[in-house]
Amino acid sequence: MTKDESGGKRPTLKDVALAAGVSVATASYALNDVGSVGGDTRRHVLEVAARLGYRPNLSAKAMRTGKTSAIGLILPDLTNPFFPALAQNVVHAARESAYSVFVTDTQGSHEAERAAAQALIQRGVDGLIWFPINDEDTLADLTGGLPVLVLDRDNPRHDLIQIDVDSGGRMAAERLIRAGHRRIGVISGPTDVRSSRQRSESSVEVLRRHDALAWHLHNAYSFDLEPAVAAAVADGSATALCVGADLIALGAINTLRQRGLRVPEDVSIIGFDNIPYGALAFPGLSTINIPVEEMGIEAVNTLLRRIAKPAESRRRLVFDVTYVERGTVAPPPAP
Amino acid sequence: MTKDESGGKRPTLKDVALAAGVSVATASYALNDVGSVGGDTRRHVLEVAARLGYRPNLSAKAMRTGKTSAIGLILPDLTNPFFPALAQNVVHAARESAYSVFVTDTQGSHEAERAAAQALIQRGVDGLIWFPINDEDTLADLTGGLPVLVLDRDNPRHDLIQIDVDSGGRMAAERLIRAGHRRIGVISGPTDVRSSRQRSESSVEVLRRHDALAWHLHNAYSFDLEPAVAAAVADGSATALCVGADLIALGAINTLRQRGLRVPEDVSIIGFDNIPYGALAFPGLSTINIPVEEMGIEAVNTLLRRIAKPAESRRRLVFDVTYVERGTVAPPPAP
DNA sequence: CCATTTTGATTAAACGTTTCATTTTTTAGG
DNA sequence: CCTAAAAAATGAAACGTTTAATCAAAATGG
Repeated sequence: MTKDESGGKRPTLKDVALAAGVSVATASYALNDVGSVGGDTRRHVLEVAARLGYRPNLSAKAMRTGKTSAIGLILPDLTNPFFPALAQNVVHAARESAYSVFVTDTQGSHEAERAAAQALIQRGVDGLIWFPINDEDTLADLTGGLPVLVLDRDNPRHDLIQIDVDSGGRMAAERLIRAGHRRIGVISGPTDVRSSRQRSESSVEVLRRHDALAWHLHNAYSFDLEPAVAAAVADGSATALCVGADLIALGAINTLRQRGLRVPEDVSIIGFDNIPYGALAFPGLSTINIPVEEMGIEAVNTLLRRIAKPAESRRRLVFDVTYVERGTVAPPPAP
Repeated sequence: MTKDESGGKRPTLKDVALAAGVSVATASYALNDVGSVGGDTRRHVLEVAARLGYRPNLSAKAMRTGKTSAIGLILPDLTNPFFPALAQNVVHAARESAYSVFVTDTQGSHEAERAAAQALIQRGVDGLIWFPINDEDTLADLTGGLPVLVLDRDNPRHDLIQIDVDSGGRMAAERLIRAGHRRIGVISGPTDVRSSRQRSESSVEVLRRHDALAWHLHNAYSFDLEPAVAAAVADGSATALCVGADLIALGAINTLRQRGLRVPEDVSIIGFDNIPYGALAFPGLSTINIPVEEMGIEAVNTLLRRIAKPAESRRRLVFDVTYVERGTVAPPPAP
């Protein structure tokens, strides 16, 4: 009457076949719903398998078929609050299709990134969802023919999921202009990332056109501002900031507050990413929202599709961003 | 001269053996550094393997040995900022030992938790690091004899890594008393989690002893306060809050600000967890720090040790917490 | 009712390792 | 030198699947 009829060990396909009085082959066929097996036997095998609590050994299956139904997710930095939401949705979407996800965090090191990819490939993952730390195309030679979906970066050989950063950068700049600002500073992420450059470039372009660009600086994706950036932020040279990442924007707010400046009364700020912290800050950070949930889901969908049909032509998905107004934008202070 | 000598396919152990002029058995022994193989042959095999770029097929190895050198990490909610740091350290520590990590996020659903565990077990993970959503012991019957390390929860059968929550709860309460508060509210997490109950109970005990307990309420682990909690927080019945989780504490700060109350001038707050947001809030959230990095590392260490020696006696590690003073504690406002 | 096709079930090989049992070679001892 | 023991190398089985190649039985058609 217990679920476990044999002596403690996990039942194997052979056990099922034996118990059902049938060959291993038919058992396999029945369980996988392929080949020609009679309706009665099929039902019987299924029933027996269920009774024994049979679960196929995925290692064995993997060796035979070459498919592990596992994918790898390579992220630059899990502690950057942008990524957990992505990871969460990837994991869930994958589970819907009975895939499991190896997650790695490369700490922004190319070294670690290479190692992670190697390890996952050796593990035999069926595909990779990869958010590279920058555009450097170290991937292609590693991955061989393995299906890879690249997130947010540019890459000539793989499926891509990107966001319409140009439009985001423009929205932010225009909103600040519309609020009346004429001395606007731009902080963007590292220069070796194209999507990061683009975010700021489109902002800069708009600001130039309105002759409203105070300065343009770069900062790592982090709360901590580099000294030069912190100085520029707080020296009054700009009445508004157009920042390429919420993380940096929150850092900027912090710096401003520490120097006794108020947001948004003295300085307005718009971020980018819409990380959860932003909503919680006081006042809430106005920012550009990236539909990270959908991106995660769509990432696994396109990856799985590619795994199924390796020959299909390359896909590139671009997601729209939206401006979300909260509390960090106001007119410039009266001079 | 290229790395790939054969026709595109990944080289197998047989290929290595062939190229080295030796049997597969010796090749295997040489590469795994076991059995008795001559120094010269060993070196030669290694050299050939390197030249061919041989990587063992882990699925095959897994099937033969029953070990996958993969572990599973089961977390309640990746978007709770407490967990990414943990996950990061688990992943890294695992990689040090050539283990990969399947990450799952159970969204606080027992259903999903069960499913995740099942899936991972079927995958043949060598062990599980499990942060259960509450104390309910649904695990044991699922996991069978599989090595499991339980985080922060109580569990009679598995290795445990916990934190000294009592002392944390006490520290927080005492700090507020010392600041002069006599009407202190306590907000703790869900009641079905022992560690959560404990956090608050030890606070409550201290406060009772000083006759300084205003009220004691519960809230989900989330930024959003339930109406009753929000009301209590803002109705002036307490001049200080002792909160069982930073997430909730930040939510409380938010609520207070929206009602026009200042932190810490009107209300002091101490959180618990030391999530990254806390440092960034303004003023910085005073809180109880949990050494989450060490916990992550120690979790994989103890798990791997258990995997190696299943019979060793059960281990229970308790980590100390520390109070970190930032800006949310001040004397109560003059009446 | 026999020849043919269709359906249902089976046998056995294969996937890439590890490892036991065995054989071959070398070394040591007398 | 011969024998015994130790060291090095090998053949083959096994792990749990899938699947191609067969085979047997049942259904079909003339």
